[in-house]
Amino acid sequence: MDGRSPVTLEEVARRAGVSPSTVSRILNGTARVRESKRQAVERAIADLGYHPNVIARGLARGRSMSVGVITQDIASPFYNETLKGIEDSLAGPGYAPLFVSGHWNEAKEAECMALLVARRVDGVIVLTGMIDDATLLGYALRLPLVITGRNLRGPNLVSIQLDNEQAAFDATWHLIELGHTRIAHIAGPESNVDAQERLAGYRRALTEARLPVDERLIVIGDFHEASGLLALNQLLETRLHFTALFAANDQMAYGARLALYRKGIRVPEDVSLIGFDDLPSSLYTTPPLTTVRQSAYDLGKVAGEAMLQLISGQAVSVPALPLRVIVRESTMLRRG
Amino acid sequence: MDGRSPVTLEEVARRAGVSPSTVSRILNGTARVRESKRQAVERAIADLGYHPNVIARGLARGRSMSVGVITQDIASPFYNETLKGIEDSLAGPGYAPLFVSGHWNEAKEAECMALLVARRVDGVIVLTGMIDDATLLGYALRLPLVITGRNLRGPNLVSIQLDNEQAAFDATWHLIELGHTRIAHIAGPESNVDAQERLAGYRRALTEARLPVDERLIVIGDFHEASGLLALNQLLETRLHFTALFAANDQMAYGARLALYRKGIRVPEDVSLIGFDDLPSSLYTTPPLTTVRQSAYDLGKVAGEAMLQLISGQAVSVPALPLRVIVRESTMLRRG
DNA sequence: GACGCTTTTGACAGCGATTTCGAGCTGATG
DNA sequence: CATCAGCTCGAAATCGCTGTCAAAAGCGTC
Repeated sequence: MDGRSPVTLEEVARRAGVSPSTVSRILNGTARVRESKRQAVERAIADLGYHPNVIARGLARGRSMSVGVITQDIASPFYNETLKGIEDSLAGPGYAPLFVSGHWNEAKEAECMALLVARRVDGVIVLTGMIDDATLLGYALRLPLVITGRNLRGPNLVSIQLDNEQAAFDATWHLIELGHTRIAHIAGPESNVDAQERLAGYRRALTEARLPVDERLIVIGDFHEASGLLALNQLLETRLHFTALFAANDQMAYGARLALYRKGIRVPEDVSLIGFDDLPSSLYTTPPLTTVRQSAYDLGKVAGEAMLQLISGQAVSVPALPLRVIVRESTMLRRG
Repeated sequence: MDGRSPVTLEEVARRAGVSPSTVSRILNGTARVRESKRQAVERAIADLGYHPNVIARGLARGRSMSVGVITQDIASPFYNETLKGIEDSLAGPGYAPLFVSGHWNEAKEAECMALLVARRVDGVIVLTGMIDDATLLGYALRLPLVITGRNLRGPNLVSIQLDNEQAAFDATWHLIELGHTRIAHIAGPESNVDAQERLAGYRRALTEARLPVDERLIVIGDFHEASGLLALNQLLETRLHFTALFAANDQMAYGARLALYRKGIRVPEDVSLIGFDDLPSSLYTTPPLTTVRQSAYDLGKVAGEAMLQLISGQAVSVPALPLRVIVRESTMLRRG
């Protein structure tokens, strides 16, 4: 069944007694073929255990049937869900994703892009990259681009964005509704658009509730756990009073939660904690984390589908991605 | 700088006033070339912003410069570290990984394999697959294979394994040294080799310490958080006494930890908890989890390197992967 | 049975590289 | 000055498949 060296289309043709073109036509459904020949070819394919060479096909057609995905950290719990979504949506039509990580580094990201271009991917999905908009628009001239977390419009380019600002507003509002008035915020890197929007939402919620925004209660992290821990310690050192904390992502919330644990500050009794992302593991922290669900998986799925539409030249329609607060056990009514 | 349509080798040749062959030779360092021409070509490459077409090269050389990676779940926190390791080790020599997930499903895995073969990957790395050994050996006849978590030897195949049994022994022993005598175990699926070995190590430690092995203290999970939670509840229902718990992986330990939290059982004061894997987030659970570090990243790196050696026909040398207990705060001396 | 149309089919030219083969140069040797 | 070995470098075949084009085959009609 499994031949030693790869079977080629030509061998199939010979065995079926037809020309290579005919085999190709049958494989791709490009044209009508007499039923008898179709069967002969199909039998030959089965007998020989033939699998078309995707490389050769890619070369001939000028399409590689693969799309590049630039992620910041292939090992990040958030992006992995997204990658899975991308993989699933692409698999159907026979496309395969090529994942590369940019490591939050603009130069590295450019390298990745070059790598993908060299591999002649049919499109690139960029998950919140650091590349500047202009460069990105330049790339879009040459291949379809789908990008998340950025507000860009252009031909051959679709950007998928979530309403981070509103979601952050909702998260903060949830705390306010619970009676909290002194709410701290651990923000993401200032250069990050998502982080900016979340911070803005936090601010707006306080303002709309006529609560003062105390800048000293805003600490900046880098979206990793360690920075959440650090941020919380910084916050504690100021000796400012606060009864609730909104972290710009779950990973930083984890870090903050550990810092609180270390100090003997209870969650949620002493401090209510809310995160952002709803990572799978947030369901299993102690206590389970209240957070904003942004379905990373759906994000990937939508990105993949948009890419397919872009490639096939269809009009792209990006469905709205719901974003909502998932109340679990790390937040509670303010005491006293 | 960025031409509209891709620059080809031929255009470079024309611009540099040499033949395509020469350009190719310079690109690959295949043969000596007069210095003056080399410079002319290099300038032409720079001027045109030429990037070799990896697809075409793959066709011509019969190598695709990519290696397939079959993982069970692209979104699993453990495997992602591994994927990163693989990516890093492959990147140097210009290879790119192609990730596909088998979803713990043998049929799906076979499909993935077919996909990879069709894409003419130069080798496949299988991260603890479900495919049976015989099939695997069959594949190894056609392309280099690196597989983890299995004990197979063969030409064109290297299997990388960790001493799970010993590590599980060490983990259990750590608990015994702390004075625990009633130690429960949440095992992984019975069909999984890693799970079997860890269970064996647990048994051996108890036996060597002359402690009875109480089968009722062994509950089986599926390596996911939810099953850890379930397992612990089952354990609690038996009303059997235990002061320590060894979970076959960190994810199940997280689930168990939550179940304990729900029942008001403190970790580590009432029950010491130890996991296995040392996922990045284990550093941030409350309390930080004592666990067995198996560097998923290194595993990937080693797998990638072994693959490169296999491809280039070198003798493969697989360095030993250290596995050791990382003591953090979820285990403590047995009280009273 | 010839004629005009439509459907099938095969030959062949690419796609963008690599690689083999041998021609042209160079310099050294007799 | 002729001869030969050693370098460089170009022409052309090749990798496996697609897609165009025109020939061949099939079919209905008169």
